[in-house]
Amino acid sequence: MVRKKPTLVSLAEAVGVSRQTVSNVLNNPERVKAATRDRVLQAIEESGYRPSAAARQLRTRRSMDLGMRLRPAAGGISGSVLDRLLHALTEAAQDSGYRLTLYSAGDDGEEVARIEDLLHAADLDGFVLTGVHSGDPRVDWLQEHGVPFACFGRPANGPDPFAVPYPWVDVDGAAGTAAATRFLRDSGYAAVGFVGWTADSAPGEERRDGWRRAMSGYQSAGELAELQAEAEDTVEGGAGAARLLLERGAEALVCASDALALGAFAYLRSAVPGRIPAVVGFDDTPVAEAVGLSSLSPPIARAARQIIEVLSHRLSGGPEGQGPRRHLLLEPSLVVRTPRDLGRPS
Amino acid sequence: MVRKKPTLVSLAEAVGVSRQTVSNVLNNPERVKAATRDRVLQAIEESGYRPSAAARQLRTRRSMDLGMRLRPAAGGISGSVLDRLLHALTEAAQDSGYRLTLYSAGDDGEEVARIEDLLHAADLDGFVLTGVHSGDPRVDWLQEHGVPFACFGRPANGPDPFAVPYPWVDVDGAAGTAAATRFLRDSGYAAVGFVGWTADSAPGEERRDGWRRAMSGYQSAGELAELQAEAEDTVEGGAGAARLLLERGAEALVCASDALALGAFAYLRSAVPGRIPAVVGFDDTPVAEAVGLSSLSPPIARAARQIIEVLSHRLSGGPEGQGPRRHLLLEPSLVVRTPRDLGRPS
DNA sequence: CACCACAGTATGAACGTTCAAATCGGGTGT
DNA sequence: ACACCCGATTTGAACGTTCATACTGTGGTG
Repeated sequence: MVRKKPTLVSLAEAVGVSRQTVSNVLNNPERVKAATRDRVLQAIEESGYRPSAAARQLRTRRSMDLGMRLRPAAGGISGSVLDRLLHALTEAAQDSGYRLTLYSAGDDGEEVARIEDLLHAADLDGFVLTGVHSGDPRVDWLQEHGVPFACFGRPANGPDPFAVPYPWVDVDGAAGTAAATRFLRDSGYAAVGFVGWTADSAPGEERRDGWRRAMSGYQSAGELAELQAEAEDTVEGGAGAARLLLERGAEALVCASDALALGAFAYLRSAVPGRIPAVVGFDDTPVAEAVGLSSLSPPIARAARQIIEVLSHRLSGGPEGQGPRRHLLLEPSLVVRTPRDLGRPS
Repeated sequence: MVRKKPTLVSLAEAVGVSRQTVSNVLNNPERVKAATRDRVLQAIEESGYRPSAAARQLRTRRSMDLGMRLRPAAGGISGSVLDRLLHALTEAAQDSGYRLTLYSAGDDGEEVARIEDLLHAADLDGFVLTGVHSGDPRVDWLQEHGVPFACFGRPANGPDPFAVPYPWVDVDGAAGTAAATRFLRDSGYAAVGFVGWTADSAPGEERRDGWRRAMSGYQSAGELAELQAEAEDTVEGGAGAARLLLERGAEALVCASDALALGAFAYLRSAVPGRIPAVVGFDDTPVAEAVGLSSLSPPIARAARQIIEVLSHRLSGGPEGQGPRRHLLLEPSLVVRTPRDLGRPS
């Protein structure tokens, strides 16, 4: 039974040194003589002492705490990517001695207000931003106020993402779809089609480009135009697009999302009873795993580690020039699955 | 441009009162005269003052911060329930002035260590526990040390959950499956079957019981035994069970999870081409929405609010007798969907 | 032998808040 | 007129840490 929380002072007089020496053992071990250090360390061990984050924070104005907004209703089939990022970030942050604090906000403006709050009240050290777009008020505010942050996702709709001064990590959609396309071709399908989104988004365009590039050596531009379709990001959208592309001669499909892929998959299964549909989705959501759908898995854990590394380097005042790369594009890996056999009518 | 962070003292001399008066305006408004209060409030407004959480925490030993473990890889199709809880908790906590801090841990023992850490170092005020079972080391430790906590999910495998002294909120699985069963019967299906899990878990048993109870008036015990099947919690498991139950005469199915339901759904669709399968899943995961599968939606937002309420009441030293209920069982709501038409072979 | 450099350790002050107790002005009751 | 009380406000101290500085003693140097 612990009687009282030990503090620097109580520890110090127990060992017979001053509080500053104990503090140094923790923060600047090289300054203290080895013998003293060992005695102090042992006392720390025995007493189960933990430095008070509040006191430390009050003095240093640093909280070792990072903030991240939790998007309202991640919703849909693909929202889970952000949830997975959250998991990975929690672990990565913890490993680096940081904690992760969540907040919610309705829109970007609200988020700025919330960030300002947390910065003033809780001294958060940095922030992780998602869904950054060009002209984003959050980026402007954070830059202007010199607050460290890192983004998951390149800034969309702007000029060259590699030119921006702030750090980001992103998934290379083009590399993903290109890899999937090559895989399908290597598996013997000559006419690989692509199912994309109607709404033109940066990730969407990019994913299409990857497919187009991988196919361009084998098909004419005209043929390629025939081999792609656009649909809303739903299961039935995918099914509709699959029907269209099947009529046009597509033998296998790369899709911009798992939702589309699921629809395409289900349609092909019923349309071509004999054969196992060759479909690849994107994001490797739980559904893909459940159904046995091949998909492109974004390296979330790696991305999270990078984000923490960048922030951590910046926060510990690392040299400007060195440190982890400011802009990192990660290739998703293709997860190949054999579709589950759901049985046939008896 | 803000020159310097305002503090109690700087504000106080700006207004011409003492720091304690400003503090009282914030914490005990009734102690200060209305006129003074207004002047202070205005100054606070203008300066954008925010009390320093660190200083407050140092003095009061309260952080207004709640902890929750993020399960390693929620994985599978149903992991999302905890993610949704996290979202809802973040909002509920924020509304009550609390913040949410995440941590990860490999197992319950590790979590205890982590909790001890956070308690000593960061003065977390309370914790949200998930997946509590009888003889849970976390519960023992927290109770012994008088740390406030609330559980999502009843303690499983123990005696009467309503007898435990600590608070929990849970989803009434039986009520859910019973409602789904009644709905299917009211829709004209006489023989409603049930697909459960092989592994016997408390929630699994409960969900089965709800179905059994709802059916018991219409079928003999023997017939009921024929109308249920057990399978692993996968899509193909659901498909296999559906085939079995279809042979035995089931006309509609209530399933213990969305994964099972998805399998059953897919099987029935291909086995009985003409008709739209009547299947209900559980947990209303994103897949269910994507595919257009009816499912039982757990009232996550309500649960989150309850958890925060209970903790908040306990933390603000509310009267022991009163306050929100310690044990709350919430009924899921049935979300009825019309399955998407994925098209037929042309 | 006096002086200086230096490693190692100790001391005072400050971070911004709240608790506990003290102070200040008016009324009121006798 | 005096003691008394009460609402409103102020003052001193403390929470546990780190920064900046001051203090030791030891050994080398002129």
